[in-house]
Amino acid sequence: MDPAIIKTPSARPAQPLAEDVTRALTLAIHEHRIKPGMKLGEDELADIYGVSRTVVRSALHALAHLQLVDIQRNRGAFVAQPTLRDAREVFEARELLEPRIARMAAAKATAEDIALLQQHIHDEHAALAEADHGRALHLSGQFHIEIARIADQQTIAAFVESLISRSSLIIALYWRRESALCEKHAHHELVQAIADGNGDKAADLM
Amino acid sequence: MDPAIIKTPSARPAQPLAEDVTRALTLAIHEHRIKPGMKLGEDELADIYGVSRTVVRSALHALAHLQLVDIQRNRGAFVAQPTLRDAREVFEARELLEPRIARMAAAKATAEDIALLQQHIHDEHAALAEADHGRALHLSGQFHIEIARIADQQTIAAFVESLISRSSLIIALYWRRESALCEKHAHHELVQAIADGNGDKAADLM
DNA sequence: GAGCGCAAAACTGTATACAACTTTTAAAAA
DNA sequence: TTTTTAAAAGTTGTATACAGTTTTGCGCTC
Repeated sequence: MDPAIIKTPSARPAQPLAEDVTRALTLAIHEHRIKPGMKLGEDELADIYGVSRTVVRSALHALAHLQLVDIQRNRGAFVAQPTLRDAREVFEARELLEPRIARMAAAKATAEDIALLQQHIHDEHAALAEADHGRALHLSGQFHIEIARIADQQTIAAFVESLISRSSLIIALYWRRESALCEKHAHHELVQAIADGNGDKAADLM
Repeated sequence: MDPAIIKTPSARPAQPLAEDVTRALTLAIHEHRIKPGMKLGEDELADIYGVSRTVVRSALHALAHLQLVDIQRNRGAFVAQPTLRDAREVFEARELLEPRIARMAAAKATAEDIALLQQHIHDEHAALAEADHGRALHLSGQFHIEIARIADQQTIAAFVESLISRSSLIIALYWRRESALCEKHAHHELVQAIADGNGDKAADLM
């Protein structure tokens, strides 16, 4: 595997902690730089990130808990391949949770929150303009996670984050058209509804 | 710490795998044998279970993902102490998810499923009769998890399982009365509604 | 007696070493 | 040529060793 594909440029020069490896791998999966089903060998990753297998194992187990990778005993870790049934379940769960979250976000959003969301949309457009679909997809997911954070419901927000992560894999596996993302204006309208404190509309748009 | 408190009698004599330690610790927490805030030292647990710190660390990280323990960098692992706010969020989320799950379970339950649920209730009563409140609480939780499994929605079921786990900690921390469990007849009525395929009533009872 | 400071003990985070299992490869038999 | 089998190469699971941080305990000062 080409190291550059999954090696996120690190801000800190030294001390790549275990959590950093987890983040780098998560990002690589979200942006579809490593694809579902791909083998994630421990030695290989250890070499790439310049750490020992210990921290790689820790990172892989963390991703397994998020169901981003599938660990098979004595066989290793593979990027997860959600089944069609998994896909249905994930989007069903999102339909259940996200409108509720959007309504709460509309009730609590501050001016800074709105600005942050608009920044997210802007970044997403920029990524799309550069044809960086992986990054655009990641940002689109982050947009939804940010809304959950604004809603200030950590428990449900954690669930939503997990669902968004898996959605990224599902899109990689099953989506055909390029425009797999939420339509741009949908995000815009949603931010507007949240800014207006219009919970009903926000929930509806979700 | 007294080893007997957290050492679940293992069926297999040898080979205590990493997952076994995770299960034993989870059970000990669910049954309130180890209390919120208690320090879980790696060396101590390694000695008790007769394994190396490696597998203990793996187990503790797994529990951290379920939010059953809180790992603080360079300080160690402690049984989680959910805040009052966490408690509210957990029960709010359960109110959102469990009725939905109950309705699905009512639509899909087979005769064996019903029998299994009734067995659970029976075991729970037996534990209560022996004044084994810890075990009764654990079984009560398992009852809810079993319903999620019957509903055949793995994704939401996993969320429910996580919420039930945390509920156990919340009850340990904030409950005063002894009868922290669902009323017995409530579980009975719920099983009856599921057996009848009465989704509305099942959702309502939840 | 209370509070501060420093050194030692204890514990966690990471790396390395070894054991067990899986896969590959190649040779032998059908 | 195909199938079977066995050995070896490679990978994961677990244990041990070492480094860095936190906590503890004791002596000193005020």
